[in-house]
Amino acid sequence: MSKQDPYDVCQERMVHPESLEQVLREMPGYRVLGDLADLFKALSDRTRVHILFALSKAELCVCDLTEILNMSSSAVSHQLRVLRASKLVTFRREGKNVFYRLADAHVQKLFEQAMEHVRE
Amino acid sequence: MSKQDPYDVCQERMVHPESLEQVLREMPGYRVLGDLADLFKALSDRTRVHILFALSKAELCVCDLTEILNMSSSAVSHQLRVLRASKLVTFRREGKNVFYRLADAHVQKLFEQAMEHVRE
DNA sequence: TCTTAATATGAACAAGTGTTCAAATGAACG
DNA sequence: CGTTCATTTGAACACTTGTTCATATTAAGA
Repeated sequence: MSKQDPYDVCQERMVHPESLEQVLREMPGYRVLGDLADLFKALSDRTRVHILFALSKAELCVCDLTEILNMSSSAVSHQLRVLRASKLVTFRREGKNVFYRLADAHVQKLFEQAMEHVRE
Repeated sequence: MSKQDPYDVCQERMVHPESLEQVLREMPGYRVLGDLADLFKALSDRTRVHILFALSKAELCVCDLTEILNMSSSAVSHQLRVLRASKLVTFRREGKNVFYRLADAHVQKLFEQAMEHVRE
């Protein structure tokens, strides 16, 4: 009988048809899933994680970050660009310096959850 | 005088020396930062976000996922491998089927925080 | 044991990413 | 203005990543 069913690509799916419907009904759209992946992608590099951790402690200029990270200002700037694009950081100019800080508190909570997962 | 200072690569750093020290003192180690980045990297793909969202609603076998995602079982399996490696999902075998589910509740909370950031 | 279904794995390739180097802004100051 | 310093940007390159295709596994039935 499962042979006649239009959903018979996989036998096992027949075991939870109601589950599948619920999953599909409550699934965010393609766009939202992509936005989420892009957010995580911005967080998926050690250098950027390092930068965000530093900024979670204090507002810092690029040259402060170059010393903390021990990297070229060019490399740091490229990564800050990524973080800016994901709205994870904001900045203000003060003379020749540009000071960066976390955009909002969500980022910090995100890190706390991630930390809890890493510890185990 | 800042010219004689050993920390004079950047003038501005002198403005918050105490901040810098605090940042460096409270910074997690290289290993932890890498682990965090790796965790986010596992979440940084739309297909994997899609899978995790589905699994957050119900325990599902690979063939269920192939239909939800409309992808080949090979592609799905490759991504599940990544999620397994990051301990984001666990699985149990039942006959010919392998059922996957979220490894713990942290993942769900992580997504909630991420969702809040995406909405703005 | 032979077949079939579900899942996993390996190789290969295109597409994407992070760093470096060189060059370009932008702002202060003589 | 011209110089200097902090930061940004663009091009180039090595390296990584996600998919596809073909080939294993693994389990259930005949």
